[in-house]
Amino acid sequence: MNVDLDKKHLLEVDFYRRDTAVVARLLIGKLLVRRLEGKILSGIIVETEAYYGFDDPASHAFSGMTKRAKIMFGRPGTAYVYFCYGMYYMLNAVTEEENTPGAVLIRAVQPVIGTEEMFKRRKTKDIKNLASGPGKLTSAFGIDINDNGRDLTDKGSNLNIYDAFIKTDKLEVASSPRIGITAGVEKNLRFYLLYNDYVSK
DNA sequence: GTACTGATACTCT
DNA sequence: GAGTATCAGTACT
Repeated sequence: MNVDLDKKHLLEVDFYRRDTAVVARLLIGKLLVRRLEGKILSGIIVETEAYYGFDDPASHAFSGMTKRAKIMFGRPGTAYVYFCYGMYYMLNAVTEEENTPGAVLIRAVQPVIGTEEMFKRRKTKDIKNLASGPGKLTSAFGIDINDNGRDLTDKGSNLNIYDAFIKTDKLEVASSPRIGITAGVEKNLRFYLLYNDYVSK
């Protein structure tokens, strides 16, 4: 699959500066682009989750502006990367106005460009297993804590989200309760592309 | 095919 | 010191 990144548009701050669930829904079908050691890795976002703040017990920002959650209060369009379960990094995009906490967890992408590099980073031969989960995704894309606070809207940073010009309103996006959490399960804040093999289980 | 377990280190109380 | 926005491997059916 050939994709010319020059023809794509970088998502701007205004895209992220609104309700977190709206951003989560609209990020489905967008293109995550990673520049790494001169190589380009890219994938279509097929699964996201929305995390709010004080009224969302599953959110890191629920207990206020702690050291870790501080970035969720920051500028929209910033990458929030954090470490979990002793081994895995998670990639989020900060949403809402500054000083309003919110972030979208990017849970899974469908690999498009640089799959060879991703296979090297992941110990699997199955392309469906390359980035079909938040921990797998960051591993395949070489994302770690150094990417925390990166500006996703800046062309100069090596981590961006582009508009892939896929008609997102035509996509069949389903919602469900969020995964892997114990509190706040009742809301359908997980969004994913229906019938897509690269969504996590 | 599904179910259960252990690995592992960081953040917050 | 406890809990965690997970994954891969093993042990089942």
